[in-house]
Amino acid sequence: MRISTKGRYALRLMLDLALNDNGQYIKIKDIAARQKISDKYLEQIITMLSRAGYVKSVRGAQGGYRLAKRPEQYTVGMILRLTEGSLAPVACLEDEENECTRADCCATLELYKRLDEAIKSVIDNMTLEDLVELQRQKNGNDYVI
Amino acid sequence: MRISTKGRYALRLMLDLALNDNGQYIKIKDIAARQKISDKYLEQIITMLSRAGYVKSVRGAQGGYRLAKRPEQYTVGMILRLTEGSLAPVACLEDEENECTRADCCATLELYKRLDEAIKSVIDNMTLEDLVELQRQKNGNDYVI
DNA sequence: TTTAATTCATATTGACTTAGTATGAAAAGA
DNA sequence: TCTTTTCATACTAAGTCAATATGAATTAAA
Repeated sequence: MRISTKGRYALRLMLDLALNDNGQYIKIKDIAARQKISDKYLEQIITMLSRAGYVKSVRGAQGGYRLAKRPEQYTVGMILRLTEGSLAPVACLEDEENECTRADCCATLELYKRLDEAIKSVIDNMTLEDLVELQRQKNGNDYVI
Repeated sequence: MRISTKGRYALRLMLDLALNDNGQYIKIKDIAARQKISDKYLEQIITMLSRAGYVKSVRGAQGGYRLAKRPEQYTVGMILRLTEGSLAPVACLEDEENECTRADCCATLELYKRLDEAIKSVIDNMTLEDLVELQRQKNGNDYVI
């Protein structure tokens, strides 16, 4: 039941882009330095976000990334699902093709449904803007101490 | 964010013991046959439950297992934590020794705390007895179709 | 027009986890 | 004594995680 580094780094990355947004494009190297995360690993992660249209990119010198939308337009769920894949606690809740033949008589499925709803209600009701506000309350714009 | 087979099988195992409790000790082989799970794998899992005192065992011919307590005395959380380990979505919420140095300034920690609470509120408020009742509503005492 | 900086693309790796199998000892009833 | 069962431990193949590594494509600046 862990969220992997991919999802956690993606959230920090998006949060970093939001906090440091000044109209310029931001280099992955700078984010990696601020967040103390391998820049090559962050590249892979931001590629996912870029392909999904969550960030805009410009190549070459003075290139970089910036958010494609305003922070309140991203839910945490969007970012986590993109990078982590489904967050459902069991595969049979993920989609129809994983549906279990025992679904009709499976008592534990009810438990997993409740878990799934509980998780969704958290991640789909929190936005990147909420994280930005929490961060500002804690430390101003500096993400790292 | 998946619950592994260990935790899921443990729940089905305990549910099977609860549904088939007739005062006798139940063989792991019978449970494995009903649940269509490898009996050797189930042995490993029930060993955990046994060591924790969740089930009582008797060795030798006519031996087997039975619940140590009444179904309403086990929460789903107890069973899952024992077999899966911590269900916290990030390690830094697990215990003090995993606490992160960035905790004071980490906005995402707030998200993970909310997720953790949401998960706990489901698994710590559902008992084995609740699963038994759900199962009876669905299919009578037969766990497998 | 060259050079440096940057994103984009893909392959590789070592450590770890998952989901079991395999082997056999210990205990207890028939 | 023989069979059945739990108990204990070792092993394994496949997959996942968390990166590294290598280099091509693109763009701004010198």
